[in-house]
Amino acid sequence: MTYESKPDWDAKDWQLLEALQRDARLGYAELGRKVRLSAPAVAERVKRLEEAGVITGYRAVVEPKRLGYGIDAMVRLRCDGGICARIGKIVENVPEVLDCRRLAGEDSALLRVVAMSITHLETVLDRLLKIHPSISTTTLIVLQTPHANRSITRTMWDAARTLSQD
Amino acid sequence: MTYESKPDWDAKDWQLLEALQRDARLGYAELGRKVRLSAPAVAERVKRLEEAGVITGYRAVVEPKRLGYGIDAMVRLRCDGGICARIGKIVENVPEVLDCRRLAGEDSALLRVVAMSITHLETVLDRLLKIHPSISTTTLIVLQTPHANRSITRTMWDAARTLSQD
DNA sequence: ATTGAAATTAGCGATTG
DNA sequence: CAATCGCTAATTTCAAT
Repeated sequence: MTYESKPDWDAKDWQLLEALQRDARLGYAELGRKVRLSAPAVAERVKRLEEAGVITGYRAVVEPKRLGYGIDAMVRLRCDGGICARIGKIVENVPEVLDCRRLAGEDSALLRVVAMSITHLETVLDRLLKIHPSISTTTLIVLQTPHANRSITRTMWDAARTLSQD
Repeated sequence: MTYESKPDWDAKDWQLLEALQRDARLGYAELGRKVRLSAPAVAERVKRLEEAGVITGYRAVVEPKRLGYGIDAMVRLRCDGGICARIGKIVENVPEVLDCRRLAGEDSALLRVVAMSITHLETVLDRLLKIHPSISTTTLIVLQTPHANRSITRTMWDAARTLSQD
């Protein structure tokens, strides 16, 4: 959580960022073509984005349904403070939990869970409930996902900037 | 939504899938080294995973906080059926909505929203509410994200398979 | 297995503060 | 003058046929 010295990204940095959010496997040469920069210059900029923690990694996007995970659910979870604080570590042992966020408010955490069937989902929920007696859950079945992990863009950033008036 | 003919992925396919979920920028040669396969063989397997819809893309993972988006929130949204059905298209015009899932149950949808400040979050919520009078929201502030987009792994798949007994 | 392209390193030149 | 940035060139590695 330390401050970086370079909070300003120019138009080409944003172009690279957007291109890599769209397709993380683009090579430096091709990126350079899009952005009108040589491959080494692109590599340099991308490295700076990585080192500044703006880009934290590159991931293949996998469709769970195609692997047999027909169920996608969001699980609202309530529990006592002591357990809450450890929920991140605890759910590491439950691989069907793909996301885990701790929340302010009534719900302590919100999980995204995938399962191969309702029966499977049931066993995952049982496993979560058995972690501690203070835990209770509310399960919301995802019917469809119109948007997942949309890109952060420069135009979006600009609009927010002008909103904040500075 | 059509069925593919090849529901069986072997150990090497899984290794490739896991490697690419960890680092989508690995080249075929390096993947081949990890998996003990030639580069062309790797390329073919990856292409098959893509064509089967198991891998749907490759994305750079961006940390919104590093771009000034200090607020991360989950927004539960309720609305009438007619609007609900269109919610995916509607929130396309609200770039701060990074995820949008339609749900079964009381809440019609669950959004993930990023914002640069509480004021900014307020304007985003106002924008959502102005879409239609029937819309109401509940906003949950994310305090931390212990896990985001965890990988789907072969050991996880195996365990689920044995659970389902077939 | 071969051929063309891409990544990487190093060194140089231009621009800026 | 120092620092930053991007380019070319040359070697090695990779991708694709």
